[in-house]
Amino acid sequence: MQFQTIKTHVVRTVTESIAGAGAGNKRAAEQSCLSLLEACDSLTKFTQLHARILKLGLRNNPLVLTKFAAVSSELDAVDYASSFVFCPDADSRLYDAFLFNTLIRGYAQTSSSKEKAFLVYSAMLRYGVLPNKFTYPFVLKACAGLGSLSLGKTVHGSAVKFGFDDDVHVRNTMIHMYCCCGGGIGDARTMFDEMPKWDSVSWSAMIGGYVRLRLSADAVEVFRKMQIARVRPDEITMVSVLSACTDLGALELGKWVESYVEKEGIQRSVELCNALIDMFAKCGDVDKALKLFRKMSEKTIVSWTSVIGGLAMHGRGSEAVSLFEEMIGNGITPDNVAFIGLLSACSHSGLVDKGKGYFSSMTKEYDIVPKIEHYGCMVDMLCRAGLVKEAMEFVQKMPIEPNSIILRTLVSACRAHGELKLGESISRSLISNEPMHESNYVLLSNIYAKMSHWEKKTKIRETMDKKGMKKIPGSTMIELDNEIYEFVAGDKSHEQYKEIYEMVEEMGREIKRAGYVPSTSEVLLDIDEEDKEDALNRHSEKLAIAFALLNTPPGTHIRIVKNLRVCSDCHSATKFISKIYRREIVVRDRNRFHHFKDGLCSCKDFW
DNA sequence: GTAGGGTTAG
Repeated sequence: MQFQTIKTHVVRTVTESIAGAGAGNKRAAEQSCLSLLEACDSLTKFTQLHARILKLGLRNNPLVLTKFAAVSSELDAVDYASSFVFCPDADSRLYDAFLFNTLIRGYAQTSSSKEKAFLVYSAMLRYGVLPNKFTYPFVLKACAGLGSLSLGKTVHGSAVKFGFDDDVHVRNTMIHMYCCCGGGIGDARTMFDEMPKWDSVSWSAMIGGYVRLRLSADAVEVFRKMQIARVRPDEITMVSVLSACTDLGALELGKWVESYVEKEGIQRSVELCNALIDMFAKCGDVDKALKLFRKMSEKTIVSWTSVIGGLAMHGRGSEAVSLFEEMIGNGITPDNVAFIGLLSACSHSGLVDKGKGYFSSMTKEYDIVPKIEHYGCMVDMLCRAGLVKEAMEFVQKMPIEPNSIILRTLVSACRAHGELKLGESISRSLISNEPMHESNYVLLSNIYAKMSHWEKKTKIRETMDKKGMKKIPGSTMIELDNEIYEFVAGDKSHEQYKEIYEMVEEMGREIKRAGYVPSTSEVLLDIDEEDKEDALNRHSEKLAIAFALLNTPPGTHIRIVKNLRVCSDCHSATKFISKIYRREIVVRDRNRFHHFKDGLCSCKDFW
């Protein structure tokens, strides 16, 4: 029946019932009201009608309310429904598990009111309504979203009490919940290990959990166990495995995943293709990512954003910009993430004017309020271009407080462009705000090095020691014959270490002859110049490159992944190495890619 | 009548 027809029918029936007809008529009226409410397609329509129905003295029906909330899944609708469901004159005899589940699901799906899912869950228990097997996945999802381990444990206990912890859906959601709560990964693993049997969802939940915490090597290990257990992975499992490859920079493993998907006939969902694009781009083969992107028949904003961000990381800013324009031409409205990719493309390629234009179009044309990350991109862009003063002014005019990432960007730029006094003062305030953040000290120390204030520099080292601060160890990974090797500075754990150090020595001699000068002022330790050079030579990047030179045939490209930003000394040394040893060297650092070839780097020394 | 795991930035 059409909405209007029902409406006419209801008004007539209701009028008759009000005119004093019997109880049968009233029930018929109520029935019609339900149909009418169910036919509503907006919250406004729904609330207006509902108010009218209540005014006519008809019974409030919580079920209809919750059904509407479930269909619309808007927070307002869920709030509206629960306010009437729990109003004092509501007929609580109509409450059942389905009704509560619907409300809990409604709240669990919202981004801002997940805690209300618990209020409804507690109300459910208070009214003496028993939860059923559908209740826990909803409640646990809300726990996962809130990330509260203690809450999660309480709900876990409750599920055990009512005997639903044996249900495979409940257990899998429980693993997912523990993975999402800070400090819960151990509980997740214990539960996972103790499960009597696993399906692909259990494995995916565990793998995804490790990936979320960036414990990617663990994720890969669990995936290998999954294969030994002979559980067939599906496209969702493979998305997580690909994320792990992306994080590790493991191109070979990523390629293997692609062929595995092909061989096993796993469905290439849009999400899987997006994950493949991201993996290829971030593992160094952005052309392959582009090719895959072009072949996709259905693209989402994530596909576009992944490939735009990928090009940005490789310093191919103008291509990223044209893809952004193409995306708009295809009728896709950019979101705030797409703008981050675009702005970082402009930043990494020195497209300052373009970047400024896009930044203002965000608000003017697309009605997106810039977030701190967008401001961060702008500051980064100005700093890379050497416009330190303009960057300072920009920060002062920003409507939000700059975060420490932005301030650190400013300090680096101050150091690079000789604004040492300014850099020192920003750096000092950073240290007083975040006294345990190592990089704040490193920045200040580098500024003092540039000012030749050696005593002050030494003092910083002492302060750090006194505070017992741990340095985040820089590490470099390299993939060789399906194995991933990791190096830290001064690493001697590798069986080839003697040859590696000899190779590093040799590399040093060769590149010095070609004009390389070690930048010893980067070294934080208070040691003499010769030892500083030695310290630079032990950097993990250089060890990994030496390892690659030793173990790969001449001419092979070398791909390495560094967990932090590449240091300026290694950057300069790698340029020389690429020329002398005739190798293309692709370095992925924390922020972007550097393609070294013939003594030059694709970042054009913007970094 | 209601259920579980996934992709983009910084």
